[in-house]
Amino acid sequence: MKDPDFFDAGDLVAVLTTQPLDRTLDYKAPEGGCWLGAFVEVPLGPRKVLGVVWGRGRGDWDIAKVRSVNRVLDVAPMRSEMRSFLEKAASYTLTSMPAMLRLATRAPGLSDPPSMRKVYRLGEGVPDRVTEARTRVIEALREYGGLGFTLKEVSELAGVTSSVVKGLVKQGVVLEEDTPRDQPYRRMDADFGPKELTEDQAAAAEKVSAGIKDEVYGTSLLRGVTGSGKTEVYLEAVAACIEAGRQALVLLPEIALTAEFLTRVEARFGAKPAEWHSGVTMTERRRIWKMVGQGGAQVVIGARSALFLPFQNLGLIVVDEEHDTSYKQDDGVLYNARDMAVLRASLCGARVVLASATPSLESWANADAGKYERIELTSRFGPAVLPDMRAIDMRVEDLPSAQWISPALQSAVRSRLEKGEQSLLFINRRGYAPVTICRACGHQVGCDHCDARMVEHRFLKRLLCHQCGESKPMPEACPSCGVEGKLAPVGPGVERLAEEAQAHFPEARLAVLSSDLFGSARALKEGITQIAEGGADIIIGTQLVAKGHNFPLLTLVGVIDADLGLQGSDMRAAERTFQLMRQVAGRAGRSERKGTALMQTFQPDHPVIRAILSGDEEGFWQAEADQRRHAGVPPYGRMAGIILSSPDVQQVFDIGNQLARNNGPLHEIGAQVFGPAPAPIARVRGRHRVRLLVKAEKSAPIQQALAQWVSQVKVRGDLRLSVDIDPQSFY
DNA sequence: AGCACGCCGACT
DNA sequence: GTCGGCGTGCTC
Repeated sequence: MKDPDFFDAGDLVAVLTTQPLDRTLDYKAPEGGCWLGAFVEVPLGPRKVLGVVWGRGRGDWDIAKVRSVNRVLDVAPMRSEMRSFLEKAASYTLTSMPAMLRLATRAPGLSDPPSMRKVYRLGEGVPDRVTEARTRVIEALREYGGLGFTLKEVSELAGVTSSVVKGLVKQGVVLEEDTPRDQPYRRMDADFGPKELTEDQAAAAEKVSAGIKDEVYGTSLLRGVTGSGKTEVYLEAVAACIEAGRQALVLLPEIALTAEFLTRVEARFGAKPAEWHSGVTMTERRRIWKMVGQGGAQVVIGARSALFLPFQNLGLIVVDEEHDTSYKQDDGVLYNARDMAVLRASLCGARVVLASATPSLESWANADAGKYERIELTSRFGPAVLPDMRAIDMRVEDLPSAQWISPALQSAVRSRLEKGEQSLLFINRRGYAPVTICRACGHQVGCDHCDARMVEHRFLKRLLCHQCGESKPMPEACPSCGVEGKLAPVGPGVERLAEEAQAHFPEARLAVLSSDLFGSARALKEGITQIAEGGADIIIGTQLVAKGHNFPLLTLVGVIDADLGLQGSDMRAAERTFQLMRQVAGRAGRSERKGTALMQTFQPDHPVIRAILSGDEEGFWQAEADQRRHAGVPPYGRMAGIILSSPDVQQVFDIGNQLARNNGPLHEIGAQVFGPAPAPIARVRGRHRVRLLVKAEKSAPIQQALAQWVSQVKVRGDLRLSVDIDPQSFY
């Protein structure tokens, strides 16, 4: 019987291309036929484009005009589960299929034949004359040369010039061979460096590994306070994957964390995993993409986009720090990596581990509803205990203006200094001061391209826009009224806080930990290691420190402004503040010494602050959940945002209003439309942005309605429209 | 996404 | 007359 997944030469096939056409195109299968899912090169107009054989031809095109597939590419075909993953993800996020395919083919040179290189290994021949240099080459190859070396490697290893090696090749002593440039990753051994697990961890590890061998989908929400050993637990699931011959993917929210994590994985499994994020070279990207596709990579550590790699037998996806907001971002397609991980796993019988000390309310609710298995890690690994947490009531602290470290916090820092312990002062604002104001006219220096205010970075002697990255030298005179010497900083940033701390403690060694003060991920890692080893007495840090670095000497965390993030009408503000505070507080006392966390607040009675201090997490989630259920917002209702942008303000508001008036498709499913209103950042890089919000019941078919609704505006010229399903923040 | 096509204003 | 602006439409 004929294989329904194979097309003979000349058969009509439907090909999905990376070109933004909203349907597949028909082509004739090439000489030798092709498989369903095959990556192909097809002619499109005057060009050759990348495509995937998506199914049988539609047959609705003049057969005389149908062209033939140029060739089938030398890469593993796309599996059917990957095809349905892309289709489901596309219809969920309202993204075109070509855009999804582009996400799934983000590696260079896929159309090129496998790149080869010459390697050298020991042959059978005997040299005519034995010299010292020749002996060294032969010895080196005999000892290490099993897989073969490049010419450069051999000559360096033996300490000879390449001509010595070439001479040996001529005599057949050394063999010169062509091998593909993209080599498999080193095999990992599940039993290489096992960690001793506590009883708690062992039980969790067993649950988290369940189903991996049997290819059964399941999601676990792995909750554990900082230092409880979440990583050890999910590495056991990775081990189960390696053992079962399946592949594992670990997603991390921050590239800065991968270096530290890679070393841990290597210590556990004896080899470095593949590393996928925006910082890796093009060559490495291609190697990973191809190796993942043919099973030459067992474990991938990566950023969100690694979800779209062509895994052949994916058994596990770990989403570390699953609450992190950077999992939802726009990189061509707006998707939430946490949700897509669950979708992908459910299609290929893989396990998902969502790990966090402070889960997102969405995941908490899913676990509460029984959709996810809930795993708690309570006991801490080692002797460390949770920090002692207290509020500093800023209403009663006597603090001069332009100072932010209260006397109570100062004395706590001083006592750590005397004992030789570290303190961390946390403030979630980069730069010197968030606002620069003119004392003569009251003008606030803003960005020319956005509606954001410029932030002074004294270290760089410049003003920076945190929105678009625009920067300019610190002006002498006010750009509005021209008066000189009247520009003044308002409010604190890390740099200013460091200045204040240095004034209070002139003898202390200070370290400022802010993402913009390190040139590279490596520099950042080195900086962090040095600090962790005791290279500083006081650490001043932004959000960066809340992301899982270990500082054994740290015993005090001071949160400068615990109220930041509580204000505003962002419904996730409370949740985010709660998570951040718990994370930062978790920094203190990770090793033997007991830690203290002090939070400066003007609202010590606010429910969020109280929940953090009392440690009643369950109470906090329950209260938040009730509030959201009542308001009918996620995760108990559905929301979507529409962002219209254009250099023309009038145009965006006109189109926005037109959409708001003609809301028929949404009205039919009982959804409400709000707006148009200026988007949270109303202008970015000279483009005006307007937002509409749609709110519907949980069960409403919101995607179809949105697609129909949005299709009434013709997106042309400078106008852009994007749909954001499940927006992270809304006003 | 590219790229050709074509319809209108400014110039040699 | 003709060059070139970019809005519109097509690609199997």
